[in-house]
Amino acid sequence: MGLAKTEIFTDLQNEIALYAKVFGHPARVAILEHLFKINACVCGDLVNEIGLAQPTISQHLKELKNLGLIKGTVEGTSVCYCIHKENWTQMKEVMFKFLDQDLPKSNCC
Amino acid sequence: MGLAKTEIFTDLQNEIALYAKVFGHPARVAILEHLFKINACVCGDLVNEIGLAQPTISQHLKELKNLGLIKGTVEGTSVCYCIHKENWTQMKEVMFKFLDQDLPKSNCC
DNA sequence: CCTATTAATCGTAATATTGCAATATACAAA
DNA sequence: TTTGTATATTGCAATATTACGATTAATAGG
Repeated sequence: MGLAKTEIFTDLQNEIALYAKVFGHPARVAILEHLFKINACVCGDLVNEIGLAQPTISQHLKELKNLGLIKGTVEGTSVCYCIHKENWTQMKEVMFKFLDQDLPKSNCC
Repeated sequence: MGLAKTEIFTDLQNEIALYAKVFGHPARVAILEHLFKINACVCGDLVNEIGLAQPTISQHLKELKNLGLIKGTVEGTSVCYCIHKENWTQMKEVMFKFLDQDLPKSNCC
């Protein structure tokens, strides 16, 4: 199949999975880390920064954009990318709640 | 290809991606949430709890176990699962650091 | 030993992902 | 208009993932 049965899970579970999936590739992690490090817009040097071909980077950027985690604004012939602050904060809340659940006190096994 | 070029990324980037990948499926999110909710060991009722076939659940559990996020201890004919507290805490630190990076103050785009 | 129960593994079909060459698009500068 | 530059899209090959039926292990209780 290769197809997740999303209909049997809650919206929140699917949302968490979607966010996590996009972080599930080191190239996208690297892109995001670079955007954070530069702390501003980045115009196209991502292809040089990360060692993947231009179409591949473009594809990863698209996935990040589709989830709303980054923004891209056209600037002449190039496109400037940066973190979408509001959406990132919102995503962070969802992921934190999932990751930060209370661990059982008892040592069960 | 379908094969990530892990060798061109840092160990940390690959580690983050591996953790995120395992959370990138709603079934595994649901399994973990159930383990947190029960707050103790769970003996095999995951198949009933989540609406997937037994081999499918078993496969998802294996992936969670491979990453060390859960433990499974044999108890007679059944197996009891629970969160691996130490490893979960360690994973949380890694993911928090990634998710909680400082957002740029300036509005770039 | 035999049988039932539970969970893991195997095999396989359907689908998704990754990466890139080739190409297309969009715009700036000459 | 033409040329160059930057990015997006298309198409495809290789591989990965998801799901499950069938089967296999492992153990408990007769």
